[in-house]
Amino acid sequence: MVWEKELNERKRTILKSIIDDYIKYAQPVGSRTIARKLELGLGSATIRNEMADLEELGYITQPYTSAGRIPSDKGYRFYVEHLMQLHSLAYEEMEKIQAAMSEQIEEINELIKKVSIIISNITGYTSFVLSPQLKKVTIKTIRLIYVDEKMLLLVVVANGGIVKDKIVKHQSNLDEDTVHRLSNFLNKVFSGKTVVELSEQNFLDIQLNLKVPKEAVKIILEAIEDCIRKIDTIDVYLDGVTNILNFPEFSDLLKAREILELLKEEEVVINLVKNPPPGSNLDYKIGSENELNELKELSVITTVYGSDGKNLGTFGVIGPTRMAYGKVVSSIKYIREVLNKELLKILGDDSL
Amino acid sequence: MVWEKELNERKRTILKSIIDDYIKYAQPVGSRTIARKLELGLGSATIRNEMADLEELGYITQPYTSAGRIPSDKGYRFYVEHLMQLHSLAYEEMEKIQAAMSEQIEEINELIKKVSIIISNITGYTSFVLSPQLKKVTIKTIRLIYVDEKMLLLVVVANGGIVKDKIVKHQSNLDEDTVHRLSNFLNKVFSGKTVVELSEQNFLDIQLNLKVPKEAVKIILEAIEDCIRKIDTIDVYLDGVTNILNFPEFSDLLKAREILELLKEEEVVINLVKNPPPGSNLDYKIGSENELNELKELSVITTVYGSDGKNLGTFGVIGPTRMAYGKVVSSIKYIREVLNKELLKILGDDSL
DNA sequence: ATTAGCACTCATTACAGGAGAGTGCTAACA
DNA sequence: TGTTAGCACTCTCCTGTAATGAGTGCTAAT
Repeated sequence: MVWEKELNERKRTILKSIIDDYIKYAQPVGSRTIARKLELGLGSATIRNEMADLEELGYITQPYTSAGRIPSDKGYRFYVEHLMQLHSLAYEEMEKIQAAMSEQIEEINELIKKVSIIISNITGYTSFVLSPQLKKVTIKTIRLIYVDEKMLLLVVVANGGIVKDKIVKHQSNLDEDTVHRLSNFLNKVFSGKTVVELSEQNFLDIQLNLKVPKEAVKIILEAIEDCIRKIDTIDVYLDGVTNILNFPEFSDLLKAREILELLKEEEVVINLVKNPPPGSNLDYKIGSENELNELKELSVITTVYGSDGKNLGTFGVIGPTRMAYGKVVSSIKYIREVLNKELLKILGDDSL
Repeated sequence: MVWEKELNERKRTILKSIIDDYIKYAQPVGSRTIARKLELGLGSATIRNEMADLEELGYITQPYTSAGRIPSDKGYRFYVEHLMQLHSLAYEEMEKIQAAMSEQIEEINELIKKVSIIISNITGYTSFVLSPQLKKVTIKTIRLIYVDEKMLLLVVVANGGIVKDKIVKHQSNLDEDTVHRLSNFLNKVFSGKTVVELSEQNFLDIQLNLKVPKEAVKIILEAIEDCIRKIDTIDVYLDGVTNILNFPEFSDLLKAREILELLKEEEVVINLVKNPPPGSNLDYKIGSENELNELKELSVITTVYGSDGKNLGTFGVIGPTRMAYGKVVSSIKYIREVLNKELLKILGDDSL
């Protein structure tokens, strides 16, 4: 670890104390408070001098002359990188997480949804989970099911147990047998394929080999494409959005509403997570480090999940910059651990 | 229409004027305002006398001595039943509705989702749409698809183009051929059936006829049951929840948060709609008429949708009691009309 | 290097007074 | 009898002022 020359041990202790206090009470914290709390045998005046230094260095600010200090974004950054303490979760919390995630582990998206609920539950902030985006969608099975003569059901099963289906309506009066043959053919052609190439070749093959009307083939291929696109799409699960309203920094209704509106957009959430710095698997975006103006007073903590080192997706927490970083990080780490184990159970060695 | 003896024409006019004004400005309205606005050649003192009567009758109240009047829930009820004017929608609004709902009409749930968005968009309040709850689920097709020797995909297609699928994991190492036979058998047994009876008989039949291990049969039947339950479950689509934050009556953050939390619960929304009075297809729950305490300051307008008189589901609007009832009702009526037409297109004569 | 002491700053609170909106009542009027 | 002008009264809201108090920065003493 690089020793930050500009902050000696005492300044660090004081900075940590200020931030801890501010996280807890959301009130500017003054020199007396710190002096009393730290029990270093230092008077408030000394602390005041140190605080003046910390302010000059940009770690804390004063909302107005002669108020206490509040941490700046730079202060928070230093805090998460050098100062914060991780507390291990309470036994009941671990229990809760385990319990919630191990029941009914059938579908991967169910699990992910649960994760988002449990995170917001444990942390009290807003949580988000992005479903796996498969680097390469491999089709395991593709099937057409005859419903009636103008309607088919297309089912695509991809790796990772992901299933998408789609009703296909057509005008070609296909009979049950034709559909069956078509289904087998498509399955043979596409299964195991990584990137689906809807080449003219395939197109013609189908028509020639199976004597299926052009119209139907076109619609079916489009449907397949559509399903694959859906499989490839990242799903966003949010929970605890209204928790934002709990924090005094968002008592401004308009501001709060703006944020809530914004978080509804899946794109926004997906973009929150972009450009994770390499090296660490935990990413912090603190206040002004966020790109969107509306989010400059929020912090986002993100991590990646996935069994044995494979990056499947991301999840994290959104809260005020004055977030209980220590608590959140410990929770995230623990939940990630459990999630990864569960995923391994569901997916097995199914390479994604 | 029953002529309410207790309110003569003039009182009605005044009441309507008060409510219209209050809906617009959310401010207690005084006698002078009304006198000026109505242009009946009446002085404010006369209006004052009438207002005193209206207050005594319970249609309006005073927030405090010598403030203007605000409508009571009873006032609003009289308003929606006798006074409010329906304005026909602006041409652009009708365009917008048509456009939004006629593109991409493949899946019924897609359509419903769009409806909820368009309602909140047009009205500026919170909208909800409940998906059809089928009185009787008829299975059109049931199919098992072989994925690998420990995994099947169950697909159930019900009437109304509703599809549910479920990955079924088992330990019985079924081969592709067995699955295929099983699939055909199940399809024969179940398709067309209204209520699926998972009788012992069926259970034994399958085992005897197809020599499939007991374990697998049990799991598969459970999965079928599960799919049918899912088909039968009402989906709730909400949109524009944060619109609630726009109204001054919910500037109290705690109250607002409470409501937002509440609306997240699907059950709550489903219960909003219970007990629609027979006769009309438009149902109003105004303020205190709602059962839940947290919703006593909200009004809920609900209607049913469904092609040719068949009640498929409900949708509606949630807003402050001071809702623009006229505007909302006209919007709801128009949207219902369009929705019903679209549903007819999608469902055809498929009897639900 | 530390700190006690002190003057100073600024948000917050409380309080008082005035303006304004609106009422209820009464007496006069058509 | 219904309507209305006039007036006293009520209550909120706004404004200004003063007091409070938390906290600072600086200086001089330790």
